[in-house]
Amino acid sequence: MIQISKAELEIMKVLWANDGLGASEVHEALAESQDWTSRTVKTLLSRLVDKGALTTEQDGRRYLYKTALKEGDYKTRAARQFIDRMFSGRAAPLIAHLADGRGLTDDDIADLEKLLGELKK
Amino acid sequence: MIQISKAELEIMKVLWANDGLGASEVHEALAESQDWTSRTVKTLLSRLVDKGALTTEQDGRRYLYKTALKEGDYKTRAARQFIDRMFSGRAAPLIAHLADGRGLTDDDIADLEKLLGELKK
DNA sequence: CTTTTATGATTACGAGTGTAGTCAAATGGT
DNA sequence: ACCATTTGACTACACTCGTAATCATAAAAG
Repeated sequence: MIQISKAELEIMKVLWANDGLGASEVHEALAESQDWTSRTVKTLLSRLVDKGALTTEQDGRRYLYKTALKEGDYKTRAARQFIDRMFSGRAAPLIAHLADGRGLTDDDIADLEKLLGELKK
Repeated sequence: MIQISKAELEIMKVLWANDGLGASEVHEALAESQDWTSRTVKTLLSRLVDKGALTTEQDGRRYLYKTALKEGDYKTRAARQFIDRMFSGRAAPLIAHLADGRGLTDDDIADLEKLLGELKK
């Protein structure tokens, strides 16, 4: 079960959006959201390769990083883990909590309704 | 923003269910689910007091531990944080992911429907 | 009263994380 | 041909976490 830390997740997001970048391109993609040096980005990339979340492909002098862990798989697993830990595995209490904290917009509620309509089919 | 680790959360759960216990009672309450020594439990309790999630109240030679951080507040915040980090703040994609991974039972779907009905009012 | 036990305080220690520095090889500009 | 830059490999270091051990003290038990 590959565990991905908060900082590592930011790297994964970049590569899920645009797979097969070099280290400096990843760094650049994060320039606005994260104030990391290129070394930090490279450390995180290496750790993700070690963990098996990324693979590398030689491209001349550098590597291209490609996602081995797929976004949907990871997010589904993470959501499940979170709900198990926090809400004993039930999704409804989670939504109820969000609603309480005004964490649900009208748009969210509309989206959820639509989704439930499809799920019932 | 009080951060609570996985092991610490188990302690909080015990005290949310039954506030104001002594260290050995917390240890006992966890005996079945966690294979921790009483020292480990006491370390976790101390850390939670340091973080401000618990307060202590002298009871003779020992402390009674009481929750300062309320369950609903914490869970609402944790849910919000998780969804922000993972799903850019939208709840619907989270539910969609759970559905994909067959993480939603029919009961869950029924619960959600009921909840949405109430939210729309 | 003395020995055991429960309790809180303090300390420990390895793994994981955030954040980077150093080093060496390869490449590109001049 | 040489120097600056890029890149990956290796190393660093403080902080959190999981998991506990040690120590001092107070209380309970004999």
